[in-house]
This record gives sequence, structure tokens and C-alpha cells, in this order.
Amino acid sequence: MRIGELSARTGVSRRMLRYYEDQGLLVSSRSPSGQRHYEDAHVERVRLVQAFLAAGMSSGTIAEMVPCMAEPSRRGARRALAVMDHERARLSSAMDGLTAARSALDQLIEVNRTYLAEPHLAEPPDGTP
Amino acid sequence: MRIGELSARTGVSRRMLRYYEDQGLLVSSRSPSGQRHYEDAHVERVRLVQAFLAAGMSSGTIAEMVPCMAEPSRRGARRALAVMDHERARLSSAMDGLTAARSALDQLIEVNRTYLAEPHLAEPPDGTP
DNA sequence: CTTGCCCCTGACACCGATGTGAACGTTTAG
DNA sequence: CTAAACGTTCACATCGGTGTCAGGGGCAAG
Repeated sequence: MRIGELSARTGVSRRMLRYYEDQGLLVSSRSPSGQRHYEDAHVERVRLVQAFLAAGMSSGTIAEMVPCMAEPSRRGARRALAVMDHERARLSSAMDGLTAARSALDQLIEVNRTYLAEPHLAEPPDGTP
Repeated sequence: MRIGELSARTGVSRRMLRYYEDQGLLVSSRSPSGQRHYEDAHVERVRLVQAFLAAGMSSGTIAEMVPCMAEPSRRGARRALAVMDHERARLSSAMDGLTAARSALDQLIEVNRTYLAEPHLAEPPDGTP
């Protein structure tokens, strides 16, 4: 398929697909005239890239793992594995961070909700400038 | 304490502390001469802000919750609570995203590690440009 | 009083990263 | 042939973060 269809299937704009390729996050085969061609597998590949990006991985980091997504262990696999291990640890600690942030937020929410529920304050409208 | 000490205690530069205040992430009381003065509680407040920023909250979002950090439920508490609920959901789904990304990464790691462990490939040096 | 250290505001510039718009030329498909 | 789809490229925007410089004040020890 060409870029338009991949875009339609993934919901990612043509613009971004080219941008991803630019950053080395996606690889396409080109027709003689230069048009990008993709296979079905690329649909999932795009989703994977998006998941990784959403997880806060940098483009560069993902780019280093790309060879391993295409086919298992070509040149650079060792390096990629190192990156992946490192990144796995990063993800784990990011999860810890999120958990901590959410706990703090929960606490903040509870304190304030409790306080707001108390009867002793006479400012129910809350629109007092 | 003044800004220098807060900076020393939190590891956040004076520059950034002023910047945070600029963005509405931090509130200071001022001496008659305009110098910022903080209490011990602000040390933790700074850490909280950093945790929230690290959790991917925008400055604007955090700014809206700030009144609730200082003292429970002043004006704007209702709005802040709405923001907090919304943000809590965002954090939760971000955690889901991280979990999914990590799973995908684990799979990628395993496939490649397995492949790399196979005996049939004769490219151990891996340094072939 | 002077010296030295800390602080204030405001501005200008710059970074790296992600993401977009738009212009303009080429290729493909009906 | 024409229109839709594609290609490249340049510029711009946002966001968080930083360095730095200028010009002014606060405050305590010597």
C-alpha cells in the first residue's frame, strides 16, 4: 500500500508518517519513482512506534530499536538489545513516577474534597472574585 | 528561607524556582523589599511540582491545582477538583500506556534475545559496517 | 561607610524535541 | 488529460528549560 492508505488505516497523518521515516522510526520501500510502499505489517509497526512515543521514548531511542522490529536480530541487534534493556528500566521507573504522582494527586483530591464537604464554610457559590 | 536556600534544599536552580513562580507553579510570600520567602513546606511543594511535571502534566494544569496545595479549598477549589479528577484519569491511562509499551518491549526483547542465542547464525562479531 | 553576598525584574537568546502548514513539482489512476 | 495522491523542502509553532546580562536594591560584618 502507499502512504495514503497507511495513513487511513492507522489514523496517522501522511505528514507524520513521512516525519517518522525522517526520524528513522519507520522504513519504507520505494517505487522507482520514489513513492513509499508499505505492507500490512507496517500498520502494526506504526502502532508500536506510537505506543513507544506515547511512553515517552525519544525518537532516537526508538530508531535504534527499529532494526529489531523489522526482523529479529540483524546487524545492530546487540546494541539494540542493550538499548531495549535500558529503556525497559526507564519505563519501569517512569511507571513508579506516575504511581507516585497519582498517589500524591489522590491525597490532594481527598483533602480538598473532604474540606469542601465540611459544613462550616459558607461559600457554596464559589464564584466570588 | 530565601530562594537560595530553597534552591540548595531542592536542587532546583534559583532560575527555575523563579520560572516556576512565573508559570504559577509556586507561590512565595514577599518581604517588604520584594525578596521571596519560603517555609519548610515549600521544599516538599517543589518536589510535588517536579513530580507532576515529570508525570507529564502541563504547567497550566499544575497552576490550576496550586491553590489546593497551599491550603485546602480556597476559591477555585471546585474548578481545581475538576482538573484534578481529569488529570487523575490522564495519569491512569498514561500508566496503562506504559504498561502496554513495556509489554510490547518485553516481547521484542525476548524474540530478539532468543534469536541471538540461536546457534545457526555466524555473525558473532556484530561490528560489520 | 564600604565591601561582599544575596536578591529583584525584565529581557534576549538559545536549546532540543515534537509537531504542522504550505508551497511547488512529480507520479499515478480513472 | 485531469485530478488525486505523492514527493521534497522550508519555515514556523509550542513547550519546558537555561544562560546571561543589565540595572537596581537588601542586609550584615568589618
